[in-house]
Amino acid sequence: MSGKGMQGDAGTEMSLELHSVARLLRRNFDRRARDHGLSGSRWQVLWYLLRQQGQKQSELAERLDMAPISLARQLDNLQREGLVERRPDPQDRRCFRIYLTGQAEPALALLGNLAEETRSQALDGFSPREIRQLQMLLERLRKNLTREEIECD
Amino acid sequence: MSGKGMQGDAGTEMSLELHSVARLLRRNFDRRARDHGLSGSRWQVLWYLLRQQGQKQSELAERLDMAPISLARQLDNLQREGLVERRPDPQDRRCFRIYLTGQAEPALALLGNLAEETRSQALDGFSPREIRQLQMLLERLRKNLTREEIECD
DNA sequence: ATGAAATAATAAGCAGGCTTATAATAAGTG
DNA sequence: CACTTATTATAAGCCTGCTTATTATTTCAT
Repeated sequence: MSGKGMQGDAGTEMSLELHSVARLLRRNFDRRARDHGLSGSRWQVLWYLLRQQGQKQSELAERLDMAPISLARQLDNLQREGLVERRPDPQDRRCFRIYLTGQAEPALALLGNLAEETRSQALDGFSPREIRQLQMLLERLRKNLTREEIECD
Repeated sequence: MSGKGMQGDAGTEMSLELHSVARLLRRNFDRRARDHGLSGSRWQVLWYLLRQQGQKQSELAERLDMAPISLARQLDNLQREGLVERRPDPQDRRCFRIYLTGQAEPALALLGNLAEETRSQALDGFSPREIRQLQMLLERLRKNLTREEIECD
């Protein structure tokens, strides 16, 4: 085996590279954030909430490409620290609507700055056009993979 | 905050997207491999070993962008399953050299096929040129992040 | 209305990554 | 040679994600 072909190999390289870069990004950011007592996963949740509050947990989980249970545990922590709150939905007693609290603001500001540092490090030498290019390629990847998840195989 | 600027936001989007895609890729592959009793992290280790055997654990860990201890645990499992072996280095009694065993071959062949499936799904509609483009962008990201890790801040 | 199927959130338990700390060995220095 | 420092692998313990059940509620069909 392993002599499968050139295109396959290019794809494999790309997958591994992507994985590796994702881990490096996370690690870089985590290192910065740890000194302030906040981790990368919290950051991601807060960031998405900032853009749209009042979502159900299941909606938010889907946006984050995350299993609902994984999000639930994150929210437990964030809630315990007073950064978010679960408000019961008057229409549907099964679900909660998630909101940021006032306490979250300074944390968000701080995290925004830290993320900026990581980003500028990672994207050093990239033109805005290249960033957009990368983003578009990634979006297409994501669509392909998401489609697969829904329609099954 | 959050009104920081357009470039920063583009970078943030890109980071989140990258993270999300990496997770989707892993999940997709894991689902395929689980039925055969092998997981994605094992696959990655075996793949790198295939390209160069006889490395020290620390060398291999660095190639994988992985903490040495994390690799050690993976190797424990792989060794227990008879897919790799640790041979003591005659020059340096502290370290082991890692080799694939004959038993690993069918597993590698199988995993190669599964990975091919995930790849073709993910890269559906991508031209070879676009794949190369993506790979190059990712490589530059990785270099930026790795440089940072070594030279520190 | 009432029972069956779907949906929201959660619990339990596992996998894989990381940090920090330790033991053994090498390597460098007086 | 003796001592300090660096390196290799590992152990302990945490964080976060996932799969697979469970419980409460809603929705749908009868």
